[in-house]
This record gives sequence, C-alpha cells and structure tokens, in this order.
Amino acid sequence: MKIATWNVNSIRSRVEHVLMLLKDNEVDILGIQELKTEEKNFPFKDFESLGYYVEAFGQKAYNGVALISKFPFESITKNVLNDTEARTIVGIVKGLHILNVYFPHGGEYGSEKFFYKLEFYQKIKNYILKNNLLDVDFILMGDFNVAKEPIDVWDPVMLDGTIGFMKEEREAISDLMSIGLVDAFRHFNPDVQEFTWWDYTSGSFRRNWGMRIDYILVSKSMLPKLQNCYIEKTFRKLEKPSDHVPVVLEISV
DNA sequence: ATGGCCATCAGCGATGGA
Repeated sequence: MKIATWNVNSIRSRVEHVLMLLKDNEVDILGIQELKTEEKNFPFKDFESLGYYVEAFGQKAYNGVALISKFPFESITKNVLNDTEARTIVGIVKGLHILNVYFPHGGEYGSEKFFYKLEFYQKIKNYILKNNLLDVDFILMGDFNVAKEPIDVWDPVMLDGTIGFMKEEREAISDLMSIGLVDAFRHFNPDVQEFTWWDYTSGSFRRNWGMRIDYILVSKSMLPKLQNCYIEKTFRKLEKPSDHVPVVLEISV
C-alpha cells in the first residue's frame, strides 16, 4: 500500500497533476495541503470517478487540507485543534490513523505568525499525546514548513535563521518528533540530501536550491510495516507545477 | 542584473507563500 503527502498549491490549478500521481504511482491514500478553496469548489468528482473517497476541509483563498483514499474512511475529524484556519484533518483508514497537517508558514522572526507557528507545533504534539496516537498505527504527514537538519537545505550557512530554518523552528519539529515519531524518508535514506520544495523564483529548481519541509512521520508500531519512502521529484518538472513535490511511503498491510 | 514566481480575490494591484 502507498501513502503520500503533497502540498499542491491550489487544488483547482493542480487536479490533473494529482490525478497523475494517484494513477502513475498507484497511491492508495493521499493527504494534500493548500487547497486554497472552500469545499463547495473542491473538484470531488474528478477523484470519485476514479473510485476514490474524498474528505476535504477548506476555506477561501488560503490553507485547506484533504484526504483522498481508495478505501473508505472509518472516521474523519476536521480541524482537530479548533483553529481559525483550515489546517488539519485526521482519518482512520484500514486501521491506520492518518493526521494530515498544513503547518503555518510563520513569516518573519518574532512576528505574530512566527509565534502562531511555534504554538501550532506545540498543539499538534499535545493532540497526539492526549489522544494516545503513539500507541496505535499512526501517521503524521504534511507540509511542516521547517527543514530539520543542515542536510535538509541546500545551503545551511546562508539559510541559517531564515524562514523554515530558524533555531526555534528546528527545535519545534525536533521536539515534536522526540515523543516517538520516525521520519520515514530519513529512516530509509540516512545520508541522502533530497528536497521537497524549491522557490518559484531565481531558477531555484534548476539550481537545486531546495529544502526538505514535507514529511511522513510514523509511530513506532509502524516500523515493521515500512518498505520504502521516496520523494517524487518529477512533478516539479511539469508545466505549471506546485512548488512542492509529493513524498510517498510504501507499507505492507 | 542591485534581476528573475505563482495563485487568489476582486476586479488588474495587493497579499501570502518559504
């Protein structure tokens, strides 16, 4: 079974690319972020006609998350943090608890958005602990908007202290992972430098000026089931791409 | 080149993204 995450940067602009990922990579369960639309404008039919179940939680213009699954949802909860922004959706599929999150961008150091981002990380951690999700087959995936280690950015010296690679942000994601979550990509690729996001400006993709800010984290009980985890970079080469690419996890069910 | 993008909403410029 394949489970994937992808920040699509507008679902209405990226439907064809998402359908391509589902078909070509045979993805069974997909979490997407940055829908940038309300549910009423979400292209449900494109996915349902392929046989997928879809649960979307959106808002106008910004944020928004969805889960797309070949298997029916045993349960769905939107907005687990009771936030004013549409950033979280959790579903149970085939006994797996899957929390799909669009973490805040955060803005400049010390800004209101910066503190919102750090608090958001704390709240996600508390939600996981409070609901005992470390004791079940649990997957936390999405756009974390933080690169954890120097290997996760193209120039750790130049980017030190910039958005997505500040000390406080890196401590926030480390703190979240320290409760017992394993970074699936890093589990299979301990020394590999690969990125999931490249800026649209400055020919960043061509120069490989990227960052790894999208993750699939799993609880310990998932470890025996993991088979592979890879970043599907090809989607950044398409016409009108998202600035992020999908991360795919293969597990045995 | 002290440069370079993209999507949205509202209504062609401002805002957010990372």
